[in-house]
Amino acid sequence: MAQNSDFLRGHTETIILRLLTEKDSYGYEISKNIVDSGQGLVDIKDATIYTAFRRMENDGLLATYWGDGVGGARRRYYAITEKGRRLYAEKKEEWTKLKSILDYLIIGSDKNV
Amino acid sequence: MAQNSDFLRGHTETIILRLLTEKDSYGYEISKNIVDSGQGLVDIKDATIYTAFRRMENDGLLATYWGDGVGGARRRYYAITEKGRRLYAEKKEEWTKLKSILDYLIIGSDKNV
DNA sequence: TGGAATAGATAATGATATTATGTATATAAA
DNA sequence: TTTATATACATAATATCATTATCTATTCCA
Repeated sequence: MAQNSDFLRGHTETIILRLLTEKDSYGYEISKNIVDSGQGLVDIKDATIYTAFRRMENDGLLATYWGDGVGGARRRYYAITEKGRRLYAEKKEEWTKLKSILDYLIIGSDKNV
Repeated sequence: MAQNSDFLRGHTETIILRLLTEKDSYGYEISKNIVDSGQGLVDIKDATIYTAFRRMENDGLLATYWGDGVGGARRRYYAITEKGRRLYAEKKEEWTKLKSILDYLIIGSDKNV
């Protein structure tokens, strides 16, 4: 198992949503994007992205359309929906709150972060 | 299902370890402790604590002994081991790193945290 | 022609948090 | 004395979601 798989739980969708707020994208690109930003600590697998996509599409967070396959196989593009944007805003809020609580619970009283 | 169960994934053990670095404790107390600090956002269930205890004891992170049951049933106390302390130190480090990466991935370029 | 990079898909597996339920003790209220 | 409540531990069953392992397909380049 990858090192920090559990830490990503519940954040995967939020991260995908955020990337899609900037522009429509497709699985492979998003996967690379995350790994590149992850500095070796965060490493979401392709398969995880695709299963997340399907889940999120079923939930109405994403809309999809086929694009062209420039330099490779066909691309399935994903766009964030209004519902997706609202959820992203909520999750973003939640993260900032949760972060301070976890800071307290994990680091403790000596807040020399 | 509870709201933020996924956010806690991978942090539960770290939180328990941290509380045990301060003093030996038992399931019920730890459970209450976490919920009280959780501000309604973090809510680790009793059963989660107990299953984590057993896992961590098997991993040699905790040692256990029976205490007295003052005002209730008997208490099983847990103490953190050296191995547990080392793991806690690692996890604490990991959290601070992960936090900044997730900040970038979730909040994005507009770092108005 | 064959390998590498790109791109998508899914079944099976695994880890862990939750739900549901059960046991047991002590104290205070009725 | 019965009952409710708080304390305390335990575990089987379930759910969720990330990973592993595979598979298919296309394009470019050597």
